[in-house]
Amino acid sequence: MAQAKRKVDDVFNALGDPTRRAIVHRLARGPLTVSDLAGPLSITLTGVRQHLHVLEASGLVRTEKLGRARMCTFEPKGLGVIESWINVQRSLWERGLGDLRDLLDEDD
Amino acid sequence: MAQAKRKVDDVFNALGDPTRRAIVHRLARGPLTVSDLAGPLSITLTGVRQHLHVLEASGLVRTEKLGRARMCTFEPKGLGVIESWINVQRSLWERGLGDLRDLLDEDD
DNA sequence: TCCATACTGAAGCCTATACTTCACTATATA
DNA sequence: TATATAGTGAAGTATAGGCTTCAGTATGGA
Repeated sequence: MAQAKRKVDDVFNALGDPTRRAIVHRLARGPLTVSDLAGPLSITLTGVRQHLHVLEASGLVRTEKLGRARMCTFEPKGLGVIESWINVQRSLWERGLGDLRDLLDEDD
Repeated sequence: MAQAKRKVDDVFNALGDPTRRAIVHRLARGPLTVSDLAGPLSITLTGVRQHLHVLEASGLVRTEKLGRARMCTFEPKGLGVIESWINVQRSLWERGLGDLRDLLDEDD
């Protein structure tokens, strides 16, 4: 549970940054190296690497070293974490609406 | 389109902060005033108000002044923005897997 | 009318973090 | 082997933003 909460923190934190969202968006089209990612972003390799650390920790991206390059792969499962958070908030809200309906019914 | 992108930025930015996620979570159970929200968070009213500004701008929360109190209401529609972002990334990824499958088929 | 409550706005503080530079290692290629 | 390519790690900078204080305004209740 506390474990799950930390995951939610990590994923929202990871996607809270626009550069990291751009990285995820590009990786969703297919795996890329660190240099591939750095090009259009106009930030240094080191900068990209730092973002990748955050994305890896969140489970949204997996990377592996291939020769002298590092290949970065999108991990769609990682998105499930925030999807379920969303569903929790929604169902809490719906339940509230249900309670309200009950209350109105009592007035009949 | 650029409009939509700004919305995505706003919502992810809003939910990127753990305190704001806690606020949304409490509001999902039902509307609360600024003071109600401040209590358990152990931050000042001013602090809460600042978070509320961000949440209002993102469309996740609506507020209205009732007498001397400000009532804050969760706006579940706001979550749709990131839900569709998620779906875009997923379908891009699926399409990539499809292309890969086509490539393997050619080998037959 | 007087006092407490609920909030607001401006201003400043202070930490987290996005980003850089630089010196370095490891791998590929001519 | 020599050179270029790809990435790494440590360290520093600089800005954004989360939070506070404080001095207000507006509303509600005794």
